[in-house]
Amino acid sequence: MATKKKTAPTFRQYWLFKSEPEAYSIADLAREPTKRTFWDGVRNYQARNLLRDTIQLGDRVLFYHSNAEPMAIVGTAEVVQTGYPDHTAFDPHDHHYDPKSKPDQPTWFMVDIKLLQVFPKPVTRDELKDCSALSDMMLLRRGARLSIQPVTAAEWQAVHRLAGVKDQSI
DNA sequence: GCCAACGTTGGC
DNA sequence: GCCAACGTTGGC
Repeated sequence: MATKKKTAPTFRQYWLFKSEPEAYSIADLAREPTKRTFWDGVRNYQARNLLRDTIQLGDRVLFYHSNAEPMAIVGTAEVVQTGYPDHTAFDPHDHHYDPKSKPDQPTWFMVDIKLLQVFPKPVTRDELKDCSALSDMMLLRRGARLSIQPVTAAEWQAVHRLAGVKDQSI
């Protein structure tokens, strides 16, 4: 009787998602009854491609507050639903409405994430900049505006060291 | 508030 | 297909 065992993903990727906390903060995510949310409103093709094609179930996410005081990585999340059409693009009343995107041929995609942990203290941009292990981080490069960015495993771990917390993704 | 770095749009 | 004009992002 051979029911196939679900195998844990052998290869996990790490990402950084940016959000302006005024629009949606990690506190908002923590307030969700299910601690889940859909990551809507991404309107950039490069980021869209990552959401639609690349980001996998179980991938880990650094949650970054942009345009904020302080600018900081404020916690982590897990991908719990892979890419599917971003329905906010279909709604004329939504701020992210895009008439070019149709339900039968959607332009924009999103994933669902679930909170892993809120860092007890945000890791500020200045702290990230001071960390030699993060010198190549995309976030810190000039003009790196991409709102969905790949993060290396080493960077993921370095951020956890700076936050002074255990990696909840293990 | 400024502005550099992009990305998009549209005339040609 | 080029590129100037324009809009947006987001750090400073």
